[in-house]
Amino acid sequence: MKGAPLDTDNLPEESPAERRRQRVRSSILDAAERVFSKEGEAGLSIRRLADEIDYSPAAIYKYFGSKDELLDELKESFFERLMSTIDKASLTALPFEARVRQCFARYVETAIERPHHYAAAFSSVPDTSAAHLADICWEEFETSHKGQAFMVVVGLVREGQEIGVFDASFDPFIAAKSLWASMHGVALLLIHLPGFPVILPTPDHGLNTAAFIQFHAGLLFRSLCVAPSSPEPSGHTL
Amino acid sequence: MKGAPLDTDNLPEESPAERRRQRVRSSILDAAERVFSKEGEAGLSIRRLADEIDYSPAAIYKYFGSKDELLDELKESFFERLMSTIDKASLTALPFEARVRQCFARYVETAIERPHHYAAAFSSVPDTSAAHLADICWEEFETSHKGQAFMVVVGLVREGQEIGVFDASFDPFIAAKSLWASMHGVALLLIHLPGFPVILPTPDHGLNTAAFIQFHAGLLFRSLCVAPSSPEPSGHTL
DNA sequence: TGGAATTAGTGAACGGTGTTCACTAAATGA
DNA sequence: TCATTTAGTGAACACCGTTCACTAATTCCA
Repeated sequence: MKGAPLDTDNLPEESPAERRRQRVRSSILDAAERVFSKEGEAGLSIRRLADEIDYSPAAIYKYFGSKDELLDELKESFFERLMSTIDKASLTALPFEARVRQCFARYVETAIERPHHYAAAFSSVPDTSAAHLADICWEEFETSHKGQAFMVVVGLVREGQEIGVFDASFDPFIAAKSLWASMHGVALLLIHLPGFPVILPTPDHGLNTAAFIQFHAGLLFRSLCVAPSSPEPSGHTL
Repeated sequence: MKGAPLDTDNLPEESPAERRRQRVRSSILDAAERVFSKEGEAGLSIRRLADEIDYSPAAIYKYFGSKDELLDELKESFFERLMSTIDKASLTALPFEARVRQCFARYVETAIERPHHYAAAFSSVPDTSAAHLADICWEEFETSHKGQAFMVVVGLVREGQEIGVFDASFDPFIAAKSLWASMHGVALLLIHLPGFPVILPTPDHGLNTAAFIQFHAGLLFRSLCVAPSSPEPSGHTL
């Protein structure tokens, strides 16, 4: 299929036709990104997308097999950004604890920056019927962006154990899963319950979002330490 | 409106007509619950519901203002169960740490028992445009089931501080929010990523779901302690 | 350059969705 | 018994994702 010049594998200038095709494709994705960022899946319809780029609805199906396929691409590119964010944060020259906090904060901040993307990426509920324990293999997960981000966390746990601040008896993979779950929970609660860090009986109990993220990061860090460094994981009196 | 006998406020035997009405209403809710539990929002359509109870689609609108209203009722009654679950767990006669673990485990277990309900209850993404910091007040939250469950957690933190096992310098409300976020994250990751506790590079690193929940609960408990009781928060070597 | 073959793009349709509304028929209240 | 309220309906509206025969433009090759 398409036995064109098979040497140029992914060059930007393939052919005028191909470039035009990519331009239209991008314009679809751009429009989709624009709408989805603002209104989420509810506001994103093929017809509206077609309207926005002045094509007929059917045209979109020459570029994407289905709406889901298009959406997957949006989510995927978001997760790539999320991954690189946490990856970069883990490579800074900061001292260990600050680096961990940075990773945590960047992850959550990036997630709530595009709430629809993050929420949609964890929205499908697989049916619990069949025995699908085996159908998710490690290789598959490891190569995904989620998997890469997860490995960054594993690396941080290992590093903490090597320098003696984290308890060495934790399995770094299992500990990383706990950390990830915690980050995930904070991100989603911030997304779905606006004012979650603020909502408290007396106003002075409230924290702003950034402060709450830091508080939670401190708690998480503390939970892995051999002995809690300082009893106050920052900012819990403001 | 409806100036009927205004003394009998909520008695089960109101009138034959009223009872018939409630029966039909329940049959709608039952069918909805049945379908929703199995297939979630995707499988639940007004027309299918009408089909299932042998009425016309329009009939349902004599009982519920909209599909969302119907769905809200499903979610609400689920959250009532979830609330009572955690409430009961917090009132057992177990020693403190076991009680905390029990609350945590029951919450997550109940959540993943009905994954569609739990996930749907946290699915709306409010638009981040306006300044709606003030539109969520504490009273409103406190009287909701979420709020009640939250207060149980606050109570546990306070108890831990009073008996001296939790660091007293934590604000119990903020700490409870962190705990809640963590529980939430574990529940949702278990829902959306089947095999999440298992997925690891070598098979012997994996935990089953219950074991992972316990591990995470241990970590959380540890994070609030004045000093980590024991370096192994249970089951992390399996 | 001319003709064949591929491709981009379209309009109309299909089956689905939530919701409304004028309408009938039955139950209720006086 | 008769007026009034109510339960329930069928048809329609405006959307949705998707398909398909079709045209028009482009590309390829002789």
